Amino acid sequence: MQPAAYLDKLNPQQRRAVEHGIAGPGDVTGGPLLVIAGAGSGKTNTLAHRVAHLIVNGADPRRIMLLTFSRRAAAEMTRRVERIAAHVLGPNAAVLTEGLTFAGTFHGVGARLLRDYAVQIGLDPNFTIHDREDSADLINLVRHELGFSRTEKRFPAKGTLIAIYSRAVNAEQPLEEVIGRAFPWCAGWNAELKALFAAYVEAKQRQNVLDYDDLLLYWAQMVGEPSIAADLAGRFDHVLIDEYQDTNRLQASILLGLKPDGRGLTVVGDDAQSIYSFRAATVRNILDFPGHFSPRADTVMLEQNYRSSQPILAAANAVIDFAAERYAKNLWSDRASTERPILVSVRDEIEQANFVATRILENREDGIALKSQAVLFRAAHHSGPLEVELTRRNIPFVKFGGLKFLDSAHVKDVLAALRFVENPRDRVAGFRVLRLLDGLGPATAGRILDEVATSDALVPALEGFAPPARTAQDWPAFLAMISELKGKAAGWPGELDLVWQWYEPLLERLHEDAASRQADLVQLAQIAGGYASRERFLTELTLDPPDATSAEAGPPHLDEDYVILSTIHSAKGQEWKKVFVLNVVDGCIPIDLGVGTKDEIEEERRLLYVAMTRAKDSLHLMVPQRFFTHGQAARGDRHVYAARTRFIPPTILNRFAATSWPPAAPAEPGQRPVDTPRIDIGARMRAMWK
DNA sequence: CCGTTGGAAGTTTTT
DNA sequence: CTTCCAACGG
Repeated sequence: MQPAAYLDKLNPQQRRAVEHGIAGPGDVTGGPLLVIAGAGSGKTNTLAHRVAHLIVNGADPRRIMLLTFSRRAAAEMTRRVERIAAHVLGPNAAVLTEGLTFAGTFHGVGARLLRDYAVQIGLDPNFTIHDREDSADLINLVRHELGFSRTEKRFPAKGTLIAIYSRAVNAEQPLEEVIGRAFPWCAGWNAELKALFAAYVEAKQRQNVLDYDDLLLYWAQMVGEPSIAADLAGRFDHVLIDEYQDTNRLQASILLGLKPDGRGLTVVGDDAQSIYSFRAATVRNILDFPGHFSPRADTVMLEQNYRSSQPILAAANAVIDFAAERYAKNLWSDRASTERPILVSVRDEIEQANFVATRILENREDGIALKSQAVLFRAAHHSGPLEVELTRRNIPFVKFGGLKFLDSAHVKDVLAALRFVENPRDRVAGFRVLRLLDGLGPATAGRILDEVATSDALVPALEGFAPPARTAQDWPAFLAMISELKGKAAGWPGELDLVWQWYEPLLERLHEDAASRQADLVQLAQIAGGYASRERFLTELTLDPPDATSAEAGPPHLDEDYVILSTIHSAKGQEWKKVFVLNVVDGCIPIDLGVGTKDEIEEERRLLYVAMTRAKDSLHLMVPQRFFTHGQAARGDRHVYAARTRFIPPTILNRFAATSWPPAAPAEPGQRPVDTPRIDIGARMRAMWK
């Protein structure tokens, strides 16, 4: 048998990363390793090879923890590991890689471990998990209870409150520091915020709910608790983390707690692509990683880019060269091309949409599938005009990032009913369901939930409650639905049908556009079928919500071709042949809200870098001369004149080609073409009404 | 105590 | 454009 033929395809640096600490069969637990993997340098492939190589050399897959940024990334990784391992191990490989059960996101793996250890740490294993909006709703409830909604000066809104709380937890920073650095406009509320967060934590515990941050926080606490830590750390010989540049201090604490001496620990990332500081991610994690250990962790740099053509890479490098602090590396590519990235000047966002749609169709005529083309943007709403244009031209697309269909009211209603049955102490879910009933407001809902909380059986508590007169009509159906769910006779996903039958009449009463909302619920039912139980469904859906919304109702068919629209954040780790980046202007990149501090600007620069390095063959950076802002109570909707992003200063313009669109009129400057036909537009408009 | 209504303020990126 | 809040009528 060739000992490791699959390693021959790797370049020397990749090979070093794969083989680090693996001396041979049975001897696989070397010291800590940091892999700095530049954009497009075969990072996923290298990590997958490393995992496969570990398994081939005798590591037990059940004792490998593989932490990725999204479940999609975890699935892709597992698939590749299996393929590589199959070359060496044959059919046994599938069995082995199925043992790779601790592959997933930090939050997903955390949730699994917490259910395993729940009893030991005083947690009811039936806990439900709050997503960001649920957390905000709960903190809002607490805010009202404490009377902070009636303060003389306006108290921060729920979204801000949960953001402050979350940042303090994830950055492991004291509240004062968080407010001072990241939320200076909330200074002066320190005492109130402290009281509020204390009450919020108590409320979560009473209700047996965990928020995203708790999944990490409890895990970190377990790792810090000697009696559990030994058992927990002893379960894993290898811990590998992808996208390490986007982890925060709390996550780093967990890792260092699991593997204090760094043996068996591998982290992979690229400091130049750190774009999640708003989630308290800190580039210091990756910059400081080697120094946490003695001797220091070994570092391997992957600098050959296999993705982008040389001119695209040169331009991206020029942009990131201005970055203040980073691991010096110089990405290179041997994919020669004469096509530089193109700066496209257009009049406004309408023309921008026009240009992009036109080019996408031309590309498709040249044989480039829609799926090989992507349009990237800074904020989800930037793609609005383009979505209109694509729809008008019947170009199918799928959008990643921004609002998820899970955030829509009707989907949340249905999920809340399920969650209420799963965990009757969950007040956010309970409130949501109860208030759907006619004549049942916050006060009554509160009283019902109090009653439910003090009794230990949900159905008897509800049956014992006399609903107000106006609610009498809705009450029996609600009660029947809840008891049937509790009875468990329906099974999964039959339970969802029960909720659906109950909810349908309400939907029509509550929403004008019931029909289009029903489509979402059909989709929800399809998703539900993929899970084994109500608990799995609720947990997985919260931790890994489906992230695409498409123009068509229902999930896109796999064989259908569609263009990708994505926020730059959601484009992480992906690549396309043709990439268009919208609104490459100051105010969008960097976004005008993000120009506060130097660090924020640096992050916006990295965002542009990430966007540019997604492109393999061609890259268009769109520069509308003006763009539209709406809202802004003071001024109303208006156009803002924009300038090319500050991240592409004149000194590096030679890395780009430039064009404007539509092509300039042939007329002499300052002179109107003489034979322009005269058109009486006014007459046409009058004629429209005749 | 519920539900509606009108005015006012806020709007990035996501597990 | 949307969400939040206070005020009011039933």
